[in-house]
Amino acid sequence: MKKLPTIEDVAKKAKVSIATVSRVINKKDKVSKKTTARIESVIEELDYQPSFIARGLSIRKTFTIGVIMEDVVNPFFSQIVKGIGEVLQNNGYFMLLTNSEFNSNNEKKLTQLLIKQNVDGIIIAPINNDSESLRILKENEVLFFAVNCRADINGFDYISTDNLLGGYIGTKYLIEQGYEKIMYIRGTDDQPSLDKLEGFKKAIIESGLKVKDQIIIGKAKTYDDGKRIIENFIKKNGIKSIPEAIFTANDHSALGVMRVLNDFNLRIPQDISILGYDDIDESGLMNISLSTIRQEKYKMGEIAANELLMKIRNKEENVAKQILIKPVLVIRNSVISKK
Amino acid sequence: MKKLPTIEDVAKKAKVSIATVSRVINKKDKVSKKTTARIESVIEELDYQPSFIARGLSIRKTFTIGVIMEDVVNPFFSQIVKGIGEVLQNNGYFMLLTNSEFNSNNEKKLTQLLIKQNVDGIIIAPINNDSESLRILKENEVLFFAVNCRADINGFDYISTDNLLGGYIGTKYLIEQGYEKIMYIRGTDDQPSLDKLEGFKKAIIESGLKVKDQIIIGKAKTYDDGKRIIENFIKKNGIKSIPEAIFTANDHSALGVMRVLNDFNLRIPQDISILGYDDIDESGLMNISLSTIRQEKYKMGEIAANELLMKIRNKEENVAKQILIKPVLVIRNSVISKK
DNA sequence: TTGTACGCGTTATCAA
DNA sequence: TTGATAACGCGTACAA
Repeated sequence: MKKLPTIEDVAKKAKVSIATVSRVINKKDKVSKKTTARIESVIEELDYQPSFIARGLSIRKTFTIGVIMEDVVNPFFSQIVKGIGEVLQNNGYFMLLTNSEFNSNNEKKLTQLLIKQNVDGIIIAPINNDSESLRILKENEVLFFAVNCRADINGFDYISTDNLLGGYIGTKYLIEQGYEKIMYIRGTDDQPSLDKLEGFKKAIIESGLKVKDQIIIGKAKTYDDGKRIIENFIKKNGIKSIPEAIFTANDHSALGVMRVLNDFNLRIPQDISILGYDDIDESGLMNISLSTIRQEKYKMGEIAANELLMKIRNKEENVAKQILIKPVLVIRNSVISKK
Repeated sequence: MKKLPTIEDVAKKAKVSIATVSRVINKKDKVSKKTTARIESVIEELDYQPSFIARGLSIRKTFTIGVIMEDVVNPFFSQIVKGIGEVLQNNGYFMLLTNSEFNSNNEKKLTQLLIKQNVDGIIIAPINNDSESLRILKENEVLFFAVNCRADINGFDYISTDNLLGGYIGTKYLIEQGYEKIMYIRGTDDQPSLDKLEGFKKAIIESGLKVKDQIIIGKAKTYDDGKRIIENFIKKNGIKSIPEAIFTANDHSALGVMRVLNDFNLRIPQDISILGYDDIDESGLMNISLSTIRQEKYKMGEIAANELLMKIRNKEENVAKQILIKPVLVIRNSVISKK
């Protein structure tokens, strides 16, 4: 690795002090036009680039934001990452991307590492609401913003889809299509999943149906989870005990379920209607495209990054900013009206 | 942001010099058990974490690797990123992830920024072989490793799929199934795409067929590209002029093509066989699952990261390491034998 | 075994 | 308008 020219090299060559060089770089104090020109030409000549980390040490800012995601490959999260990355890049910030792999221990270690790394702020998709990472961030007074996480109690900033509403409108939609018995394939125990389930129940009750008449199984997060869970259900209860409508807590599991149903020669939506959640890109691709509840993933990333940068810039201690985005029902062709 | 305790705080509280504290942290020189214990307890007590950037300035290492990808959301790249990220994380390195968005100008700026940021090395998926970024990296003697890029001439280290072979075996396979007229939907002008096309031509010629009898169109990179290109072709030449076999340079376009064929009531594979390239997760999901050429994306990321770390650690100037991974034909059910 | 003091590359404060 | 020089937080020769 070649040693990069330093501010001192520039200063020597331009026959000025490093202070003066620093001034022309930061365009703050006045430097005579003559010397400015001379210094600038030397900078050009040496292809001098000020070192960010040296500057960081001096002004206590690294222009780096740590990002902790649960799984980058998952399109849901990678869309969020893209939104974050674009905003940061456009604002001259770096993104230090890390992966918690849905593991709380990793998550904790990563937040500590990022703090050691002196990031200017952190965007985190927390595994759960009472995650220790969140506590550490609060304790160290690190500026952070949470994504895909709703926790009004703790009073930290977050952005998330209104998943209670999402679960609700999805279920309502199925009921309106004439279904009275629905299989709900639930997600894990994180707040978004719990909210969706809550929304499901709310819609059921509100429509005069009974929760106990519905089939709630899970917990599914991936394509394989979806496959496994529905396969087990069929093995245990027989293919006929699957109701005519299935609502899953995420598109990935829905795709897995569809695959199994297809193998059993059940047609979608003629035999069984299926509704997903998330609206990942893949849901709309195939011949049977998945109706689903859309989450604004990219937008969540964008907003999280923008809000965090605002916090960093205006140091004012403002009240907690808690943002819920309304989900939207996307009707494709995996659900058919029963009426 | 709370001010974190420094090594000096620890030193004062433990009534030793900062040098001694530094020693127990880095476990190098000998420190008496007594003082070691005392210092460690103070560290614990203050929850002291050495600042990476201060250390970085001192030892000229940031334990940070810059990564320049073309598009993080694209599953092909996000798998690579995951491979890279995991290796780096396990080795105590950070990943500074950036997105060139297939734009050479961005790419150039990003490499300069990463250099300014004093990264210890860079992993780049270059947009093309004679990219200026590559020149800059060479010039500044930055340690780097390229992914998804083959360029024997310039003599830099890279890992890529042997795409010439991939294009070849895919085409061979279709020919073996009895197809003599194949539509090849090509990728862009980057080296991988050119190699695939070369492989396609090689197989055609080797089989006694003629390249001019085949239909080569493109350039496709995305799902929408695939849709658009096949739609335009149909509009221009009529649906009947589509040959019975299509080979696409990537799975995304294949999915787009499949979607259009489906809308025209053409069945896959009964009416038209289709072969993809990449083997992204989505290809195997649906009822008609895509036969394809597999690229080891995750593995490429892993290897690139490992090799780069080796270069960083053993400073020896070793010869260029140029790695080609053999692609594998994955047979699912989108191609049918004509015989 | 421990401490002093310098260097890493900047910014910022004060004098000149 | 410019220049010394002290931070910033850490590692490390060298001295003690």
